[in-house]
Amino acid sequence: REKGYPKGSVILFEDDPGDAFFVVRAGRVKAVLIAPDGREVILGILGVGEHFGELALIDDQPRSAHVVAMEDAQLLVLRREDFRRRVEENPAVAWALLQELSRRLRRADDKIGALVLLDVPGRIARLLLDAADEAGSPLIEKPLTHQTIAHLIGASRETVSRAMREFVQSGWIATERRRIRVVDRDGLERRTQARA
Amino acid sequence: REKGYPKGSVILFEDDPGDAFFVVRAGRVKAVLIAPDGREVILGILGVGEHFGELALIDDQPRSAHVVAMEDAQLLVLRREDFRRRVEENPAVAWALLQELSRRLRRADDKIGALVLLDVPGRIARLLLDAADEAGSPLIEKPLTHQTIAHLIGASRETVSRAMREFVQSGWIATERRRIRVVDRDGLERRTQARA
DNA sequence: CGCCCCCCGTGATGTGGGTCACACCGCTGC
DNA sequence: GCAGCGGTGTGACCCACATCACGGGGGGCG
Repeated sequence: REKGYPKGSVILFEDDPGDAFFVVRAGRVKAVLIAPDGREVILGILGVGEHFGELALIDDQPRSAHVVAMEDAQLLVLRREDFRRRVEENPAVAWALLQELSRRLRRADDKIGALVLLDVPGRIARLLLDAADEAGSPLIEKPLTHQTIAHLIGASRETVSRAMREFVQSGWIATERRRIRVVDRDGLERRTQARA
Repeated sequence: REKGYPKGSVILFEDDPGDAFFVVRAGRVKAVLIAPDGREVILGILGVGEHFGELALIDDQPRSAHVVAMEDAQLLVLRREDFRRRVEENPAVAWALLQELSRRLRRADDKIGALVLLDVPGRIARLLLDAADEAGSPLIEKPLTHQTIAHLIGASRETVSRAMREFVQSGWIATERRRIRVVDRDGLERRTQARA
């Protein structure tokens, strides 16, 4: 019930029936939607301790997205019955699940708002602020390539590249070999308020 | 614990602390995000029997969106403690809640995918197909104005207007006084597959 | 050491769709 | 009846971004 997945491998496919639940033990994993022409959106990135695959077990619908290993990953796999038993036997587990789904729903709705109401630089600014908050420090450690950011916010790699240069020149962020440091929170925050 | 809200009134505000849970008894209600400049996105429309306001009660965070009455509405209001007791005493309620949140999460992720991967006509086509499915018939009864559709898919009223004209001319839909009829499902479905 | 991948920067060009500005229609209510 | 309002059609204009097409650099590995 513990399994390894090499970087780039697909852990599960959208539309497949699902009867397993996963917990990330090592590595990072992304949930993505892919268009017929190959363009992709990243719905979320999950790191150690986070889990996925509950939806299909809760509502018996097919999987809602692909999940792909972004790095070599180690996953704990629970079969449907084990999952269900766990939840039904233990109210605390159910409540924790409710909290987790709530969190994701908020994030998803936020993302929808950002996609519609903000321009690309605004969405990037918001993403950086969120990442800094999550890290608990202005220094963002996770490998966040321009390409990944682009997929997260629904933009092209090139546009992200140009926008980030602007941010650096404005003194809002600094990039230090593979990391991003948020220097001027206020600058970024202002950028998330107005269109243009 | 039952309250009436006239059309257009705001039932709850984003960022407010929340300690109530609502069930729609009559009318329709929309959850919206509003930008400082007034532009809005509709996250969802809730009709009779549907409920909202659980998020703030589950994770003790502020409300995630505004909720506004689209028509005169009658709502059943449950206080935090009642809600919590109900959930904790009855595992079936918790499970139902999990299912509901799952459904919403899928919808939200879908919407994100549509916003990024589809052009405006594609998003409209998908919306119409969903509405027809939900209605269980090709005839969509709910009042769906162009403006509402625009807010639902993140587009402008004018663009929606033009796209719908195309659909009618292509023979995919027919509009009969305040209703929309899906005539050619396949046509619409093809439109949701490819960009442009 | 040299090769190959990834990642990143940047110009040129095209276009989907937002915005502005009107005109028209069918209600509802005085 | 007409006023007013909410919904709709449509043209003109413009701009944020996608796309295409490069060149350049670093770092892992044979």
